[in-house]
Amino acid sequence: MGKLESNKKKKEDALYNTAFELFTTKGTNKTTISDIVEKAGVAKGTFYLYFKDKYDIRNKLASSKTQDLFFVAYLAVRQNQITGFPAQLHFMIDHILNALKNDSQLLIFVSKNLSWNVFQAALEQKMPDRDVRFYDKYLQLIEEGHQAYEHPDLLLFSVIELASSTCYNCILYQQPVPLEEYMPYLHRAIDGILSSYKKDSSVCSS
Amino acid sequence: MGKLESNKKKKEDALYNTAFELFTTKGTNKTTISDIVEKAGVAKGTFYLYFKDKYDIRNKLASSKTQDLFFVAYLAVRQNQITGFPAQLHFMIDHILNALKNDSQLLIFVSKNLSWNVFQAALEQKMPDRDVRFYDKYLQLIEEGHQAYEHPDLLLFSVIELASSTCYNCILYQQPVPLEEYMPYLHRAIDGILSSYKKDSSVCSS
Amino acid sequence: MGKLESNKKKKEDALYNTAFELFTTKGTNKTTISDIVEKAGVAKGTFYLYFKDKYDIRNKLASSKTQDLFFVAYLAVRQNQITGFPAQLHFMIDHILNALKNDSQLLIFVSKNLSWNVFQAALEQKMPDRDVRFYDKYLQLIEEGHQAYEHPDLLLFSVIELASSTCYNCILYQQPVPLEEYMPYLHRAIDGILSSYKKDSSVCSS
Amino acid sequence: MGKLESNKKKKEDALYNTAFELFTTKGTNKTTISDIVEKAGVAKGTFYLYFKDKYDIRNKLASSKTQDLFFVAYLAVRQNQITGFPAQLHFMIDHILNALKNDSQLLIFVSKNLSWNVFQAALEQKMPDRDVRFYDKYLQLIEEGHQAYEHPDLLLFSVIELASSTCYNCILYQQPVPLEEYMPYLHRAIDGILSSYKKDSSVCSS
DNA sequence: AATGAATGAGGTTTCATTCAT
DNA sequence: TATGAATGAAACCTCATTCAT
Repeated sequence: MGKLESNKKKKEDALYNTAFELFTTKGTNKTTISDIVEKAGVAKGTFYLYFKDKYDIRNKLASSKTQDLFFVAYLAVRQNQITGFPAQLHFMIDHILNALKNDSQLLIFVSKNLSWNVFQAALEQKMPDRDVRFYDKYLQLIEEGHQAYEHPDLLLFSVIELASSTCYNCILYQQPVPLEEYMPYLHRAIDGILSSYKKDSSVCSS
Repeated sequence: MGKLESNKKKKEDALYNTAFELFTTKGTNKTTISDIVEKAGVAKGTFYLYFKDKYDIRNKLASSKTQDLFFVAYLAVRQNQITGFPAQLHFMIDHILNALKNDSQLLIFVSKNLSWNVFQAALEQKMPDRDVRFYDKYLQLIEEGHQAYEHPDLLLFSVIELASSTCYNCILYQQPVPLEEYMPYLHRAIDGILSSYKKDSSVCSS
Repeated sequence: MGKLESNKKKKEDALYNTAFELFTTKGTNKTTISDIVEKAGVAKGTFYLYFKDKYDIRNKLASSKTQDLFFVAYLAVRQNQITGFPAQLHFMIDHILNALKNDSQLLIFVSKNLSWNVFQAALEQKMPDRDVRFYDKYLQLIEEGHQAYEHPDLLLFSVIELASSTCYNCILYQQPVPLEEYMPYLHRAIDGILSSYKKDSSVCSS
Repeated sequence: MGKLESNKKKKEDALYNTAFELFTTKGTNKTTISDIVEKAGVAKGTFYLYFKDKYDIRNKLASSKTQDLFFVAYLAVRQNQITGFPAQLHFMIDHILNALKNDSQLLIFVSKNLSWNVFQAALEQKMPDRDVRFYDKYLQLIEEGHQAYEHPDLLLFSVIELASSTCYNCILYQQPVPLEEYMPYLHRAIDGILSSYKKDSSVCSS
């Protein structure tokens, strides 16, 4: 990578990092583009070389932060050699929720900005610097198991959405209960969803 | 009520109604005070006679819309002569979700703006025009039953939050499943929460 | 007129006058809205209470300045008791060209901005503060004469356009000849146009 | 011409062509240098190797387009073996107006940008690729005739300016009349101008 | 209580120009 | 020559808020 190119990357990264910090600190509404560029140490025009407007960088950040959460969870599954798709899914959920529990700014940012569109983009785009799509890895996990599922995309979304929306209050406000107390109920619900997405394999019951 | 006083009320109501319509239509962010007063047909200065700023009317609206939902649900319980607190609670949840299902603008508005603070205010303030507090009615329902509960406030919040957050996607995106399919799971979860808030009455287990 | 209303009018007028001065001095392109409001001594926002953007005030000015030229010429016809439509038209042309000759800034401004659309608007709108339409007065002049003309609107436009476009260089650059030398040729051309618009009145001559 | 040199020429030409297209399509004001270089497929910096700014290329284009019009008209005079200076001049005018009639974008561009300065430059500079000056050819035509004229430069300008300014509306708006109807009047006016520039050769009247 | 013209800080966005590569 | 990322001044425009009426 040439000097010029790496310098370019550095500017873009500075914008990403600064924007994320300000969005989580002051909120997206109260963060101005002037704030971002000033703190990032680049000129105002530079912002517009990389992003259309504030919401563009916001969406890209939400998407990338979501990707990160998922990919790191996936790597943990592999590193801990968890086997069997349901167990792997439960493990990833725990992993993600744990990460969010320890970073409530991230939780707020991701929750408030995770619309269905952004979420889909996050799963189906190639991860920057990694050349892998989380979604491919996820399908691979299912294939490695013995059980087939319908609509693996919807299955995944349902589980994640259920988990994140119910845990938002548990983590931030300890309401209705602290996260720890809620977890067992969550995992039971996840099992329920998993069953409902199972493909009728030959013989047996649902 | 004098003519002048009713005229005053009319202005305030016009502001409330118009603001709600614009907030749900264009979003709170993109709605300006100019938009509101213009559409409401009052002068700009008038807005500031009733509200501090945009977020003031937003919060008051969220609170009042939430109150309405709850109070109407409560009235329905009485009209249908439902007996027994758990049954009454389930009935109210169904009633509220049904209302939200048929008014997704309201769902979005209430969900995006229902912070814990606003929620509390909604329950503990006197309802305009009615001179009743929903929360008193709610406590009364519990007392009429035979079972005592700890933290009736948290119990209520937990149930509502669980319901609204999980149903947000069901209603708006039919994800992970349409509302109808999700309802049985929801009601089972509510039963679980109810149990966990039961006060140790004499005999039984925790 | 109330104090408030007259004050309002004063601001708008200040904007008009300042804008005209800057447009004619620096050119429309190089005049910014900041320039205008600063020189006019009003706040930036005030500009947008009265005008959409720079081109809005430019068009309104071009239109109003054109109206003025025409109306003053018309008044001169009446004051000098000129009779007969052709003579009246020639007189007005002379009057207008004379005015432009002595105010080349106005000549430049009007010429560069007098598009067909703006021109039409100028003639058919009521004059501010006067409650008269120049165009009505013009039609009245024709009716008072004995000769009918087809398309009096086009007739008027043709004459004016011919005069202003050919005289632009005469006045500004003395090219191809100074205005004085050109005037006889111009009046001859105007007579030609007049003939070509005459309505065939029963019998007679061309 | 070397490959490198021809490549250089290609860039400059691309800039010229693109700029002309954009100027006539969107107007000079709304065309940015970014627009030009992007559409021309060259880098931004490259623009500044050839032109000082937007108005530089605008003027050069106006000049060169004017040159083209005149030179092509001159060639047509030669090809059609028109003899006698007045006839040659009328022929060239017709030729130019005809060209403009069929390319109203060009008409607008040339009219709006043909200031006296640019015009002079157009006539007195060597034509690119041709190594001839139109103005020399024009003087040659006069010399070949029997009649001498004062200020042949002003004569030429006067005729052209008269023609282009009066015909602008005829062509673009068919106002006051379509070009065809106006042409006879124009040619009579040109004859008048010609007379007024004649040098007193011995005997006759002015 | 009601008005709405005026404000002007503060945001967004553009774009001509430079300069290291 | 050619590039195009970076710049930042300078334009545009919005809108919450005030205040004289």
